[in-house]
Amino acid sequence: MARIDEISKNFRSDIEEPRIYREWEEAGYFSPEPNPDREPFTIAMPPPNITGELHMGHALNLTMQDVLIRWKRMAGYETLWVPGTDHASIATEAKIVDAMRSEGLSKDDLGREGFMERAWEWREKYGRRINDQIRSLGCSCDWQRERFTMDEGLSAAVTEVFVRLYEEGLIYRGERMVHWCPHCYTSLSDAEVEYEERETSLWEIKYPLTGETDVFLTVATTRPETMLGDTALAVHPDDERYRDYIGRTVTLPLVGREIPIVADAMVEPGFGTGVVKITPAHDPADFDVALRHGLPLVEVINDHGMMSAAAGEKYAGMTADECRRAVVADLQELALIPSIKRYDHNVGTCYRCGTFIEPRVSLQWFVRMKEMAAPAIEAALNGDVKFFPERFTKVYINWLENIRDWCISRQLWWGHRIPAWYCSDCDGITVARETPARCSHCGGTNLRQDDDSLDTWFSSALWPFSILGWPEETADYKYFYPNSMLVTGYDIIFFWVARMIFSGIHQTGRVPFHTVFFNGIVRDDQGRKMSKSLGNGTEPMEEIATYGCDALRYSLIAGTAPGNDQRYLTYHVKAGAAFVNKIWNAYRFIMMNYPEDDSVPAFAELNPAELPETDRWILSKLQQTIAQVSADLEKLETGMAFGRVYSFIWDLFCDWYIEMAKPRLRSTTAGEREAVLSTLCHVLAEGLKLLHPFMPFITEAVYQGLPPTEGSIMVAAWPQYDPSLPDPELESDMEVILELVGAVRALRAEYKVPPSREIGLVLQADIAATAERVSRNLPVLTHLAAVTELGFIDAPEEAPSLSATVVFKGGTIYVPLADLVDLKQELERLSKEAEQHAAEIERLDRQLNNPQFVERAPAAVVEKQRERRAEVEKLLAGVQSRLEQLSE
RNA sequence: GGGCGCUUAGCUCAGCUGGUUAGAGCGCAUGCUUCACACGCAUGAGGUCACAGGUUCGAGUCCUGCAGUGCCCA
Repeated sequence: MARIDEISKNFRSDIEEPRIYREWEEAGYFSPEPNPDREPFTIAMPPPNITGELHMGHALNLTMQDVLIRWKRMAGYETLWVPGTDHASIATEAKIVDAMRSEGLSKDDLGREGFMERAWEWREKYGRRINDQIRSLGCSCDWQRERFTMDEGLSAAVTEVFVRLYEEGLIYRGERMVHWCPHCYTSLSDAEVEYEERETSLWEIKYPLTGETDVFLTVATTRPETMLGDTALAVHPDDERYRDYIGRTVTLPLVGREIPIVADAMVEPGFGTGVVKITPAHDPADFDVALRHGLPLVEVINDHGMMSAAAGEKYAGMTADECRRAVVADLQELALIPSIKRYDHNVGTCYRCGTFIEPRVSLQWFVRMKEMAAPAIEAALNGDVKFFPERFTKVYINWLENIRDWCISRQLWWGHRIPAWYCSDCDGITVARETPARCSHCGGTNLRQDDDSLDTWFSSALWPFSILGWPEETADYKYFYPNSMLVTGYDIIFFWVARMIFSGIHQTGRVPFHTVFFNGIVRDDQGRKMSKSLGNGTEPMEEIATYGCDALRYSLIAGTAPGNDQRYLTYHVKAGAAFVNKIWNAYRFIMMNYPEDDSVPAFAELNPAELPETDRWILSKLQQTIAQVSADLEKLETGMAFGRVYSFIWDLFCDWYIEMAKPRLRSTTAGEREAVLSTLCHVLAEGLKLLHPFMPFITEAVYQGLPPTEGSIMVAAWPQYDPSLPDPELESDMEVILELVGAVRALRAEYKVPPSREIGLVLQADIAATAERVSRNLPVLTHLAAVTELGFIDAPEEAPSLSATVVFKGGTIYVPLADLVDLKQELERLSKEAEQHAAEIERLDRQLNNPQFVERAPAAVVEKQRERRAEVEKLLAGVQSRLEQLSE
């Protein structure tokens, strides 16, 4: 029994978790090999940005993936989980520029090359940090296949796709209206704009009709400063009020330009005055109107968000905001602003920096979307890609159905540079995989590469296959593609999920993954989204340092449903830590009792049929648990699967089985002690296997410490449900013992009998087998309920006169407590019980006397209610007879 | 304006295809230093499952409506 000296009283997660992780990684358990004899199971990790640290959302997302990967690995799949990081062009460049600014440096000071050098240094530093954090979370991903979106291979994939799409006519360069972030100084895609409700004003401006005095058309606008760039007014063609003005012109106030009045169906006659100003260079809808009517573009706001020369001498150089005030003041001076109203409207902001988006016409690269969206929609409709929870399918389809061309060029340096070269001799564009020596049009050599880089999401859209070596037909690609599953947050359906699906289908001819499993958002304790600016986030790394990784994972899995948002609450992590402690101490307990010699038989050598019924009971429960946990995992019901293991280990194994086993551990009968130890070890080891995907570290630590186990639990075989092992009849028989213990404990509480006081029990069993069973399990009763003496009677009349009585499933027990039981109290207690039974019988009768129920409900349900009625009837009869007896 | 969630014990949440006497964790009450664990054990209190209709032999679970609340899209 010396082993216990080596086992500390608590599990030291801070020391043990990193040690165990190192062992796994060094043993190579994370790295699969293509193996035709096994089925692959592949997940591509959503690559975290290299901008900073992992937040709680990452912790949840990574935990879910690890649960699935570990389970599949144990279940015999060749599992590959590819980790990696994303270069996050806008976000990272902004961070680097910020860091440079604190040194007084700008991008131009360093130049493109110097800047890229710095950026790569950043990637090294933060990439490594992120990886360490992923390790702290226990993730069993294959570090040998780690990828970064700007790796050579992945960059080659990006170029390949760009060139192919260009050659197919699906990528084009054109002058279009784009979202422009004046702060990040780049164009953005539609998905990268977030709309916020803002309180602003609605200004009405009067435009004098040319050639008339005192005839005006009045427009309503939220952006008066853009009037400097107006090139038309528009009215609805059917609007009687303005029909006569169509085709005439107004003179633009402050500018003096004569602009036409056009008719366009896009105008809502009911909004404002029914006349709208058209500023094609600064509004997407106006741009379309201008295209339809051949109107000129006047760009009055430049790419820094400042007024340009075209705005006129007076306003040029102002910020848009300053200009707004100036224009309004000037118009008021001319009495051209009849009203200003309060108004709420949606303004677009940059998803990275929050700056107001400036809609702007500029020359950018686009992906034509219609053609690629169609098969991606089809894949979701026909089930090639399935979403869990299913409701997100609609969100996905709806987005793709309304998609517009994707602006992919960014005015940034950090990213994949666009593989397009411009010829200064013929103005031709050469798009190529390698730097071209000559222009593909005129053969000239004066080529200059496009300065811009590609949207980060253009490269992450290729992630599921680019990480496997595509476009090369590598062994990994052939074996592991398509991925089995994608696990990610529902908040990036548009950015990422949809783009991966259409890119995968277009480039590889197959969907990139078969299942998309969405996880929710982790919120703070008040249900608010965690954010840096609010400072309400909880750092996963700090939680791990305090409570351990397993405890953190517990808090993210226990009691949650897939796809639902959840709150992060400290007491959940504490509950996780308590569970770890519980397991550790169950293990300590076994080891305290474990002999140093080899006298404990291997579990396989025991004959299950000869084991005591307590052992067969827990083995039967174990089988049930195996079946349920496996079924829940198949359905991706991770929270439920976890709940079942949890309750098996804590409630059934620790609270019941270990306690029931204790008497036998003190047995002096040859072999009894050893046999029960063998079962204890076996059941715990099996339970640990079921728990391992959720809480990898404590399970590994204990598994390795248990004498009969060998090797690492993470490569142990997932427990197989054996339909021959569960024994429902035995479980039901054992209920008698559990119920009896419970009844005695409750009586003790009721009558304030100290748990330590030993009591006797008189049993009147319904059948002889029950009496035998109780008798056989007297040591268990003694240990669990301090019952030291058992008497048996055949009829109620023989019952001890003054005693507490419990009628239970197997019969009636009498606890003679002459000094403690008060007759009146006992009568009250029994009457209350009788009432409850009677009420239930009434309820059951109502149901069973209903011919419709008996006729239409499934036979099994009816039978069940009948049995229940008979049982309650018996209980009631027992209680009533005792009541009568005591009343005499 | 359109779409999607959520509303179940004091708090945070489970409850998957309708069939229990509605569960868990935390909290609460009472008792227990029982030789694994007080990060523990035992016993117990606490819910007309937001509301109103409907379908059904039977509804927390399905349908319709309504209220509150949150998110997404326009």
